[in-house]
Amino acid sequence: MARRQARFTAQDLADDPRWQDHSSDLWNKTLGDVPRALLTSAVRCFAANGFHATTTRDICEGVNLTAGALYVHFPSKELVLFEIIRAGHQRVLAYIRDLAAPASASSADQLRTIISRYTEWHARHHVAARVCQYELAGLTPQHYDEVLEIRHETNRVFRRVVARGVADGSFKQIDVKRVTRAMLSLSIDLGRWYRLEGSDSPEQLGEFYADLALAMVSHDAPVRGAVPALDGDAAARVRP
Amino acid sequence: MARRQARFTAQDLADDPRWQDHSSDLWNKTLGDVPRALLTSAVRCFAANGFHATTTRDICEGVNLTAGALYVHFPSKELVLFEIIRAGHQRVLAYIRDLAAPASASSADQLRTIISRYTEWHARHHVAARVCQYELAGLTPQHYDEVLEIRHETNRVFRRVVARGVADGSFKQIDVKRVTRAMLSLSIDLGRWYRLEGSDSPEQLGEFYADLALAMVSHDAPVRGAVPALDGDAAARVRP
DNA sequence: TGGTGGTGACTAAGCGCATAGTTATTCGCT
DNA sequence: AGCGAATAACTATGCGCTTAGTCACCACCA
Repeated sequence: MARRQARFTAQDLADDPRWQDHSSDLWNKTLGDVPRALLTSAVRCFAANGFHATTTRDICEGVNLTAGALYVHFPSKELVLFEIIRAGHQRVLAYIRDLAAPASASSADQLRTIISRYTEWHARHHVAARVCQYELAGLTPQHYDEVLEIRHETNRVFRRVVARGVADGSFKQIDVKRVTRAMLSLSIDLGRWYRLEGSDSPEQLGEFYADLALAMVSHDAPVRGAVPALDGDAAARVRP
Repeated sequence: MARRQARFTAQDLADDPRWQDHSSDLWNKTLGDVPRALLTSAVRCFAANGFHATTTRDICEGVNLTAGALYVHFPSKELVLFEIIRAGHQRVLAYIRDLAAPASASSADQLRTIISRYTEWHARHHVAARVCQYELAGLTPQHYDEVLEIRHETNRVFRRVVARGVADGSFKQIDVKRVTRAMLSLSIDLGRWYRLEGSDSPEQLGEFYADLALAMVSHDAPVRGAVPALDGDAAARVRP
């Protein structure tokens, strides 16, 4: 009837290489061992079955606790989700912000670095990344807004790097907004299909996507009338 | 308690431009008007709130029917989901298969055509596409496998087009598997963010992504040791 | 040393509500 | 009249969260 047919139990997931990643080092260090273990179990359940198909029992089962134990450490299931998504978003932002800092590097090197590292991060933490990208609908409106703010800031960082290269002539006269969106799209989509056990290591994929990013900013947009170099909209958003 | 806090009701969604698309012309023509209207309502609910956060009442409310009416036309909620996902996958496959057929066209033109149309399709049907890509976990294992088969066939079509260009010298000696995956990644990810009301029309986006695809197969992979032209794995999968 | 009280983590049991699906009945069309 | 479509009322079950109580551990003091 109302059974949520979660196809994978926490026990299954713990051993499944498909859902292995490095998300356990994302959690706030001030948290105790048990809450962090709960987050690690939860992120796997949410990634595999979705937020709504995951029960509080599933999460606790993953760390050999019973249902009520979750509420010793978290006030609600939604807050477990929020903690995961907030942590994920803040970590990536801090990570790439540090990388984008050295203005001394060439625009191409800067783009290569930021794209490869952003990609690596999403590959290495693909289970958490999946939850961060595809389970936003489980958040309350307030929490959702909070996360959205971080996402916008992340976008701004990338757009600034691309716009710099266009401005100083390192890149072609591409559409900054569109091209940046495509680059991010590639990395974000990793959460949908990437597995650590596969044939691509996070580093290899990072290099590969950085190459693609460079190709995107180096090719001449075929003259087909369309694709203005920097339309008003995009220009308005660069360096806000 | 067990409230699934579906944030948007069917009534909200019907008017929201955010969830407007052309998915209503996907359904099997042999179905009656009511079942097709139910699918259209369901696809919006699933896309906005997720399969598990959507109640059968939500779906029916969207076409001004009461709860039980759904079971006059479909045996279960899961089958509604399956019908949507199956229809979506079959339509795209049939669509691009027709396009990839004319072997007379140049490899570049063939790639341009197939990528731009695939992208357009995902933009035009982004609500259904979102369900097709992100709600697979709601399917029973049997239905899931059935869908997976169609997905594999779709991938094969694209890989064949890219491999042909590499073989006849139109494209650089790129890694067919990886590059193809990246191209599909871009289009698939549309379901996550695209809106018909936005500033990019499906056609514009199709052209733009086709340009990017061409850039991907035209750039020289920087000699950094890595990225073999056609590794054993990829070679084995092209033309199976 | 051993008794006492306090504390935080955990469990077992279950409450109340919501949900997918069922059924007996009615509606409306030809 | 007769038949398919729709409804209202219902069942069975699962869910998030609560509650009462247990247990291990520690501080304090005689």
